[in-house]
Amino acid sequence: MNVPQQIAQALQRKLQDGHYRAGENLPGQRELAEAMGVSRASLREAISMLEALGLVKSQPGKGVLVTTGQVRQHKDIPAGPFAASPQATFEFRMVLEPAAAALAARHITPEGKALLWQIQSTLEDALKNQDLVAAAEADLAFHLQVARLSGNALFHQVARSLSAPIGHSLRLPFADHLHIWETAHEHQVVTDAITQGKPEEARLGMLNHLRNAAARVGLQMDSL
Amino acid sequence: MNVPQQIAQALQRKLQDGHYRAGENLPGQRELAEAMGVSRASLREAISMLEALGLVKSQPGKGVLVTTGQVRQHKDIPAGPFAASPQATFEFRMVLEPAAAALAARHITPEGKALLWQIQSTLEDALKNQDLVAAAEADLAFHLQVARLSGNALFHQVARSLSAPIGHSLRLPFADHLHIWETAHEHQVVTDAITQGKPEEARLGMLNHLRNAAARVGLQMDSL
DNA sequence: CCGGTCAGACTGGTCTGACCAGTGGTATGG
DNA sequence: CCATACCACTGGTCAGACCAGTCTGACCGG
Repeated sequence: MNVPQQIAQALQRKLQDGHYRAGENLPGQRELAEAMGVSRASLREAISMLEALGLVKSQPGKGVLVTTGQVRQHKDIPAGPFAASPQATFEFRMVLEPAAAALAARHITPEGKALLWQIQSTLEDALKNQDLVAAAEADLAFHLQVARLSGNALFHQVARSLSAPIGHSLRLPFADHLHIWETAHEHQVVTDAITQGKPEEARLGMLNHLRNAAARVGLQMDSL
Repeated sequence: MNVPQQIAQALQRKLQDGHYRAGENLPGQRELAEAMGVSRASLREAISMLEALGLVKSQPGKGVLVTTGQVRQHKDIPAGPFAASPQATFEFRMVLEPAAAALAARHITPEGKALLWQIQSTLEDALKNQDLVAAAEADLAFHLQVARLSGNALFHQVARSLSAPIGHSLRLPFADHLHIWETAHEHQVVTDAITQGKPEEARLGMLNHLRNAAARVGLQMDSL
């Protein structure tokens, strides 16, 4: 293999390892070339390739900027004053979670079923004991688990980063003693659909659950 | 713009014009460099970029072969996203972005229309000039702008955090000069739907675009 | 003490000229 | 007629030079 290609691969590996991180600069070309035991011309060819692929960006007089290399670690979405509105949160969840539920139903495993059932029983126990904090936790765990069972890391990742605002919007509905069992029933519908491998039912069940959950905190969500 | 990038563009134009055809060799590097008025080092950087994009293949002792442009698997320089597979990325985008487009169509403003049109014209200019890097940037900008115009900060935030893998999946399809205009046409459809306030058309247009974009990088996405 | 200025040490960008290692055509000798 | 040696190509790589921006820090005047 050509020297520039080898260098390009080596650099990609370092980008992947996090050895060089997005936003940082690579070492100077002269220094880097010497460190890797190649001429600057070859190093430059390697950098040109990486630039054509959009991994780095060369800036005259400044350096070679690492533009990417991995999914940016997005900070958790804040639940404080700058939080997204409950409206926006539900709007977003009503897009994401029904799809995740449908995906989960497509390739559910025995292990996945067990996890869902376990969460469901935890939720029901909490409700029986009037333990609203534990119930809210189980509710959140359910949504995270569905995202995880989608089999797509991105759903899980985004759901995790949303857990703060989700948790916030979860606590309120449980305050209403009249409806605390509705959540469990709706979860049950989704869990059944997923464990029985019925994507469309899972999608609709989750959509319905989110719509109702929004209603329980006083939000009327338009159909999307 | 850098000399190697200019040269790379000029060569791409000649490739598209049929000035150099698949299966043929480019003129010798020394001859070509002199003909284009640059040093061989710069010419070589340009060729490295084209090779990273899969347009040509350098063969020591023989010459620089013009490839068909249809070859998808670049094993030499794996350009694959690092964290999420292309499959997962498109799966996720096909959930998120059609919804964002529909939302954007619901409350589009004159400013929003202007932004979308501007991005569209930037993309078309880039394609006319064979500036694939600029085209990929405009493509990314389009998707980010649609997420922003959804009016829901969460869509925008998540789209931004995905820009790295999205950017990856954008760059390669542009290497295929047979299909570069398809992207612009599909964007046009979505832009029209959004600016005319037609949510359902916007959703379908975006879904169609993503499905085609996936196909252009060799992925067949099941309907979700 | 503060603020502007200028020199110098960086950065990447480009070019030149050289040499190496394969490839392929061609002329030469058997 | 064929095999071989040669040579003119090809791309691959390197070292070194110079240019043009950018940033930093020392310096000087207010």
